[in-house]
Amino acid sequence: MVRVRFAPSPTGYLHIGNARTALFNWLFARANRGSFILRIEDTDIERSKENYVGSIMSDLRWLELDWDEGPDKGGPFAPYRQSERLRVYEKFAEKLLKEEKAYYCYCSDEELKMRRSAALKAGQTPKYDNRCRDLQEEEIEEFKKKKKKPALRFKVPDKRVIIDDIVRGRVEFDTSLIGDFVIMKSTETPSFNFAVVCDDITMEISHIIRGEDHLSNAPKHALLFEALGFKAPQFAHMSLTTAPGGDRLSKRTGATSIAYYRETGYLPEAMVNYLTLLGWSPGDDREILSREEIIKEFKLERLSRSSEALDPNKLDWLSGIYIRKTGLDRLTRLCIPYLKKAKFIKKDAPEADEFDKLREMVAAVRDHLSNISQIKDHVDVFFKDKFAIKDKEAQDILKSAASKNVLKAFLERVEGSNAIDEDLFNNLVKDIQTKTGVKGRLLYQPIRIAITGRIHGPELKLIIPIIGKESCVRRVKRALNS
RNA sequence: GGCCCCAUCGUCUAGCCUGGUCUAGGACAUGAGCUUCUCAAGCUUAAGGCCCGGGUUCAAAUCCCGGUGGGGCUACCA
Repeated sequence: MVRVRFAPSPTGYLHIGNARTALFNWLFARANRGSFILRIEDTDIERSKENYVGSIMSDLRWLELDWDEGPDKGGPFAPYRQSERLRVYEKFAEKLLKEEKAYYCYCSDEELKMRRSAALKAGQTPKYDNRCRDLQEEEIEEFKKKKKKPALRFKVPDKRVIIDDIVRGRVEFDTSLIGDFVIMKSTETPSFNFAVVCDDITMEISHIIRGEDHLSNAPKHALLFEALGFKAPQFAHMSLTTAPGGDRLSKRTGATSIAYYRETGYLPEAMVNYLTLLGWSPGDDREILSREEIIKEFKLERLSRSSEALDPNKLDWLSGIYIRKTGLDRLTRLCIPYLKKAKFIKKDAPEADEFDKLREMVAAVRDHLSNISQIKDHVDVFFKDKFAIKDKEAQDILKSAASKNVLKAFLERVEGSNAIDEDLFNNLVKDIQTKTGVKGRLLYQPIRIAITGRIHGPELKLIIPIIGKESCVRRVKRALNS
């Protein structure tokens, strides 16, 4: 039975790297009919914040990475927050202590820090010197009198640890390089390395899929699994994702958080597709893959071993494809918040005919979008009747005699007709052509500029029917009089 | 510093395990062209890469060794 977990610490927003870890865990679970578990690693009380728990969960939901067990929905191994699992860690700690696989350490923070920097200065590997491992009774009594709160350290056995990693292959570590590490802090909370192992044991995790930054921790974990009498799960350490320049992903820079992409209006399915392509490929040339296809093809063995940089260009490309592919109704609904924010519309839920009109607008400009927030930059021509033509080239074009003739002919035809639709517009263009002898760009451009104020934009036959007869007349008159 | 991981176009990758079919394939971005208005989209096309040095072999992107570069870890952070 495959059981995997995503275990974020709520110390910040979900960023791209973590989202990718969650995604690959989820994919592996779904591909193997296993369970995907969400566990909150909040033992660092200082840095953990409740609102981050909420934002991480809502980002996961947005990406549609549903979990089978988690803090909000419970499950057979509840609770799923480390802060609520202290009893578990205490029990395992007691066990190790009783079996003399762990011991109390009375060294203070300052002492540890001093020894550390001294070792560093002397060019030696800084590691705990295990000095409390064989403390005499009297010494312990002495410390107790001083009321020093001890930390519990794990006795690291001297051996070679072999990690058989699904993506890295066989990796060997020599434990002589690892000092006895803390498993329970003097605050009586578990260290990260200990909590992870206790939880993975009790939650019966079968595969640990996480970032490569944990590869060096893996031997510690393997040692703990063994000491506690359990077989370690399968490890799969995935390569790390970097920011576009190759720099480390920071929780501080905005463009790396899932929330940023959500707010900017990337479609979740585009995001999932893009993230999947980061360090994974189906083995052929396919790049546009549905969730179902990805699940079908997903193999941990195909994860790339080298780290990968985020490429905003490629995301935009993919995102544009999904925007063009999605249903117009859905796309329009998704555009509404942005249109409202830009004050083009007033209501969150427009009436049917307003919605229909919006849908036409969206249809006219959707080819231009690589994310939904960009909608506001393309629809202003539909809403703004009055505008100043600032572009010098556009001004010059309007000034020419040919342009004026075109516009006059256009005005005449429009005023004499009913509402303009696409067919009418096409006929109208033909008429102007025969009447004025102007054709091609010389004909279209003045109309475009008069009506939109710009030299570029979507096809006129699409936008003019949306703008409507009345507004077109006003706009052209204004252009002729300027 | 020590330990560990990684190394194919600018970027994401296929190929590597099981050497030959690789004069290294695809995608994004870039340049050019096409598309009876422009832009966008779409289509066509060009340029661009096996980190370096040894070795093994008839043959190496692929196997081995060394170097270089990048990254991670080295906490009573997670």
